[in-house]
Amino acid sequence: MPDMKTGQIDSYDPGAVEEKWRRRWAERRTNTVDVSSAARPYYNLMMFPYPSAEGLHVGNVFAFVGSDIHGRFRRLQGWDVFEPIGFDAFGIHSENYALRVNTHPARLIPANIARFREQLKRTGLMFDWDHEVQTTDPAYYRWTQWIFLQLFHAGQAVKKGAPVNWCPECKTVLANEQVEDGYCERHPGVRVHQKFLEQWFFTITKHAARLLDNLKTLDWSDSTRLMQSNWIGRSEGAELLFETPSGRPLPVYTTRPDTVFGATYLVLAPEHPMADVVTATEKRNEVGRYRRGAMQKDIVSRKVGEKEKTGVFTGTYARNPATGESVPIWVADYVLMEYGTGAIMAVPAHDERDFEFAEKFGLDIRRVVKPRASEDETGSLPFISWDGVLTNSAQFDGMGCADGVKAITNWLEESGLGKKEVQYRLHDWCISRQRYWGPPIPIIYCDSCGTVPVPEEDLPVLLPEIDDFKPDESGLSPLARHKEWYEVPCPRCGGDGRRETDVSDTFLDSGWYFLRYPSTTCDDRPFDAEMSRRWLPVDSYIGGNEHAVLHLMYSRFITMVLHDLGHLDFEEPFTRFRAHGTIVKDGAKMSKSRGNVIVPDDYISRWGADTFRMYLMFLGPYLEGGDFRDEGIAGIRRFLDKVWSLVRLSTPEARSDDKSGERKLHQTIRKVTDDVEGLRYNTAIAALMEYVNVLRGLGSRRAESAEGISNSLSEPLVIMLAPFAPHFAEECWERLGHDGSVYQANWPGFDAELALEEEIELVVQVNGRVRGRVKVARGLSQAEAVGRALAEEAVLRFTEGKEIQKTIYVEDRLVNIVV
RNA sequence: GCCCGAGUGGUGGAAUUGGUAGACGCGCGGGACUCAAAAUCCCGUGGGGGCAACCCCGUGAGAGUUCGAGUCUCUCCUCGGGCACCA
Repeated sequence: MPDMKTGQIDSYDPGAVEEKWRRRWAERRTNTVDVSSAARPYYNLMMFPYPSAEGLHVGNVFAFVGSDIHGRFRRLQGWDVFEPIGFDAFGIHSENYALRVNTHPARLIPANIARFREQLKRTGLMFDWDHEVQTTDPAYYRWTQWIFLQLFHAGQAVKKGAPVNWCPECKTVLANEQVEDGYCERHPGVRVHQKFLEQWFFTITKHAARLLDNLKTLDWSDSTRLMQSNWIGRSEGAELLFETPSGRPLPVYTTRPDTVFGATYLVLAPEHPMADVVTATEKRNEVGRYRRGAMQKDIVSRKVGEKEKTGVFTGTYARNPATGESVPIWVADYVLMEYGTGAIMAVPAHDERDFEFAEKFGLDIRRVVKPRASEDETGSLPFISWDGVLTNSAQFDGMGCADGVKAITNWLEESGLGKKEVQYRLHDWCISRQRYWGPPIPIIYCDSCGTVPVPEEDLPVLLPEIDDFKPDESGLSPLARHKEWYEVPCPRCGGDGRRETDVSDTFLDSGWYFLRYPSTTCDDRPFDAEMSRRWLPVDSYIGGNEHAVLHLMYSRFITMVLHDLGHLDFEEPFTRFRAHGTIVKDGAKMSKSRGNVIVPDDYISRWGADTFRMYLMFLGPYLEGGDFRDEGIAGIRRFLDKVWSLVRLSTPEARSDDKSGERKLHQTIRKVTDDVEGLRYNTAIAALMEYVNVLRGLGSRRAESAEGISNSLSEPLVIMLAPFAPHFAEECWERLGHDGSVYQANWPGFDAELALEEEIELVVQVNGRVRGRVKVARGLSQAEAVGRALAEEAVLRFTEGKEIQKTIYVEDRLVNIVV
């Protein structure tokens, strides 16, 4: 249709529309919320990105857009939505890249961030750039260091010597989480070694029970909660005491105290401090050699590779607390020092690992559980089951396993040889990194005062700009090569002091950024009490499940500690969390090494951000993701073109005596509202398409009679489209005669009455097979419905001459006649 | 090995949670418009049979429960994710 004034064909031009609205949003500050006065605050958080040199790929865009749609939806529902963004630019990723291209990270990061910012803005995300956070900014990491100090003062940041994972390629300590099957996650094929170093740990294990229990109260994706729960790894059992010749009893942890009568030997981890003590003199050399060997092994050979059991007899015996018998004490590396007490009672008849070990070394195997059904005690060993009956267990014979656990634990407890015990797999969080690109840990060592925290008023401890930031074999941070930096007076006595030269883990940076966003203008405290009360905890948090364990666990932990210390009045940071799906390409995750990374820029240039946003959302369920193909993108563009022409056809005066448009409108509002609420964006878009198809049917009829589409039908459409295609919706809104932003409008409400169909199609089945359909009024009685059904010729063919056994009626849906 | 999740047309995916399988889109076939093409619009599109009205088959495989199963139960296969010598 030619434009009245210019005579031009006025078709939808995404480039022009998007540029116009980006400019308007900036001028009118449309995306900014007044954080100190918002009446209905809603904190819509998206995991902030690490600004890689490659820029955003379509998987990132998919994730961001889904979160943005949620924020825009809430805003249209009348919330004051705060949607901040920032950059997580400290850490090993950035540093490794800097090393590779041989440029200082401080010079690389700004360019990367600039590129990300540009990409994010072009995508039409509703971010409030006034509250941007960068973890590498001293004004930010000052408070990261402050958090370390709070934990230190509370006794929750402790330094201890510990076996740590050492990657010979990264030349630094890795968190357990950065180790995959014994290999470095960043260097596939490089085996991680154990190294003993003094490291700073946060005592997250003290909070294991609470971190687990609170999970029940959180509205989180089930998959994420399950992974957290598995990671914490609670198990119930008992700690039992075995007396040793050294005079000291040896505690072991077991989940099967019911099998203690079958414990025929004992095993200590090679690192176990009692190993030396219990070893017989003549075995000293042999045991010492074995222990040293085991401790030096890399993780692959010890934990993953050769499952062949090895071990050595200490030459001494312990006393089984149940039988009173002497059982040999062994040292073997299949027992891990980190879990339980680092020592186990071995029950070879009922544990696979113990069985294998006993077979190899000729140790006693004694059955103490038999299958419930059979009387005889045959059947292959090891027999691993909770559904058995105790045997060879003195007065406990005949008891079921679960009862046995309680009875035997109580019995041993009476003689002081056992007690109920709960264990967690969670390990303390090692935050030390022997690296350069992170916030220095704010500690000074002094010969006379010991470990002295940097006074809060001296924060931040600035990371010095050094050129030789490459890590070396020393096991020390590059900062340890810079005397001029680490030599400082002791804050306590003024004598010679030496700074801690390790920096902290990136997960500490990202463990509290959401607390900072509302308070970015405060420079004298990490977060303002009033702002935190108004905005936190986070109402909606969306991110990838790759952070299901680490980032989310650490953020919860830090929040919990800050709460306990009185800095926050809530202990869980994220009320609702949803893990978005992943966009894959040809069935594989996008990654540079696979060479299947798709970047959004060309798509956005060619089709516009709105079309691309909608296309990504239409590709598959947001919470599940999908395979990226670009075949269907034109379909979305066609859809927007149709909306564009409907808007042109719209007029305030149009007659609306045809109920079908209104009915479809209210059905659509209901469906779209539900779907957007549940983050089912693909089906929400499909519903909008259906609605548009109906309106077009009306439109073509009315165009002939020179009538238009009523604004009352097209305005709700534009509003519902606004979260998905924001620039486009703004433009349409303006063309519908509105001055302000579409975001000043309200999300349409639906009227159940108006959505009801007058006539419904009743499905008629005979013996469960569809044989016909009848149009009927709503709310028929069963008798009426059956009557109508039996009047159908198609139905009669199958019922004639047969006796009707019964009929089933689902109101307004179907009738089933059973013959 | 253990714990989750998923297998539906040529294709991406729908299906009110036990009630019309294949919504919506892509692709494909046919038609309209055009000198022609593109764009756009209309019709069709799970497989098989029949001139047709219709009929049979069909949601990874096999069994079961039910008037009725993509949906619930059991066994198995394949793929994806998490954990893994955790006692």
